Amino acid sequence: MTTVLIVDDEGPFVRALGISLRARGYDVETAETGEAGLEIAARAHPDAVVLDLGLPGIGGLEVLRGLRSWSSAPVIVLSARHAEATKVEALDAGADDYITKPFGFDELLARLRVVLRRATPGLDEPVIVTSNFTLDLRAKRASTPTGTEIRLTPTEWGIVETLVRNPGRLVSQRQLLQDVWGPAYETETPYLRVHMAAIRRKLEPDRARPRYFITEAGMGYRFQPEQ
Amino acid sequence: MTTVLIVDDEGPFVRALGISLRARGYDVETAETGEAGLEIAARAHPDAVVLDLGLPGIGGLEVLRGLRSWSSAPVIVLSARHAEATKVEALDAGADDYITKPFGFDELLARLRVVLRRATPGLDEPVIVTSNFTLDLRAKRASTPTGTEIRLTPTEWGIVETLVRNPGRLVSQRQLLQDVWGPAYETETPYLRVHMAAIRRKLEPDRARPRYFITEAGMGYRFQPEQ
DNA sequence: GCGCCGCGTAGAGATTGCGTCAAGGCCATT
DNA sequence: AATGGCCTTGACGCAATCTCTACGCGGCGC
Repeated sequence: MTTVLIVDDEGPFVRALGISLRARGYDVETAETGEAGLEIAARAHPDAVVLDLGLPGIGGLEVLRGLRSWSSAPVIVLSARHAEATKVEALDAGADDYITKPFGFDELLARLRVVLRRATPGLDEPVIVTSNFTLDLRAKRASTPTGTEIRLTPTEWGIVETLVRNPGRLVSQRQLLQDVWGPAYETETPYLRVHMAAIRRKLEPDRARPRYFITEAGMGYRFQPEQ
Repeated sequence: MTTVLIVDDEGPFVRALGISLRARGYDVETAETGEAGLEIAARAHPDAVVLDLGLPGIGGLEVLRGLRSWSSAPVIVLSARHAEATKVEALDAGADDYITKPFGFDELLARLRVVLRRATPGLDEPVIVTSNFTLDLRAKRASTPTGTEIRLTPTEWGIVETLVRNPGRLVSQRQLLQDVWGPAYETETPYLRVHMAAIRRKLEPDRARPRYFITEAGMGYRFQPEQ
């Protein structure tokens, strides 16, 4: 399920957009101030954010920067301001798109699809095959080579996905905790240890000698594709 | 070097944009028809494409679809048409952005930076290759030329990274200690000696005669790239 | 030639980090 | 109200890593 966070202080607009998104199968969270937006983002880790630049209190740009300090989720900025310098500033601050009001919902939805398909790499090739298991990221299905299903819990999927989306690369414990649990859990390394053990029990042929999910002591974990 | 392909039939515009891009360090290829665009894309493998929708001959959308059949390079579509349905069509056909004319160069350049940073993350993280080892800083991975993995501990990575990020330059012991251990450890030069020995054991062909990690007595260490 | 200084090496001990297990709590489902 | 799945949390043993010390070597100045 894809979660979209809308941060905007115009109630009617937010409600209308929310309905549109939900009708298309997205999960929607909303916030009417920048502070609330950052808070909800930290709790719900949305897959994309629609952010109004003209917010009361802390401005849209601050929200964008706050978000970018830990999240790489795509952000679409909405604004009534047409000035080129403003656009460039927002885009360089980490926004993925900048749409000026007024605009059509269909365009916004299309642009949302664009940033979502770019932000989740490996979605075009979402099946990972090793000689011990097969992962279908899109279907969220794991199975043995013979086809028997392996059940992974939501947390285990979260960890496996971020590791598998960075094949061969080291993923720091910090990033794993941020991706799966949210920025407030950066230091909860014990969680990671427990769940890594569970993942290995299910996916490694010999959990004492991991072959796919490698520990790098003091740094993080690495998914090692076959060959 | 980042290569941008411009497909547009308005000569003066193409020339002006080309100059702007080259001035910013991009490599630029241009094509005035869709057919030529596809041909050049296949030959040059651009990192991004700026594509005019209103082309003579085969249309911009065809070019986009042709491109997407084999390439995932980001495409920014330019068009005079404001109709929402046209935008949605292009975006769903694989475009990463859709800009309506007239527009400012600064905005186009900013949007180009956006799609490039999404499409090629970590473009700036270098890979260091010598005839004795390979270092991939982004993946935090060291290996022999034959592909065997070399394991470096967190401290060793810290030292190697600061040395390798200053190729050929002397890095003082003080700076190394500060970077890796923190400012309170400025005087703990014995640590450095011990860990440099470990690094050489793993990365130098003959640790008695260091070739890559050179000691400058009384001053510091230097990473000597090959050649 | 002699002594000093800085460096490389080795190894023991301390520390940190990791894997494992099991108990307890929360939530949804029945 | 009871069950089962899942996540959190703490305790423990083990492995990896770092710290710290001792020693030997070589260059340099005297």
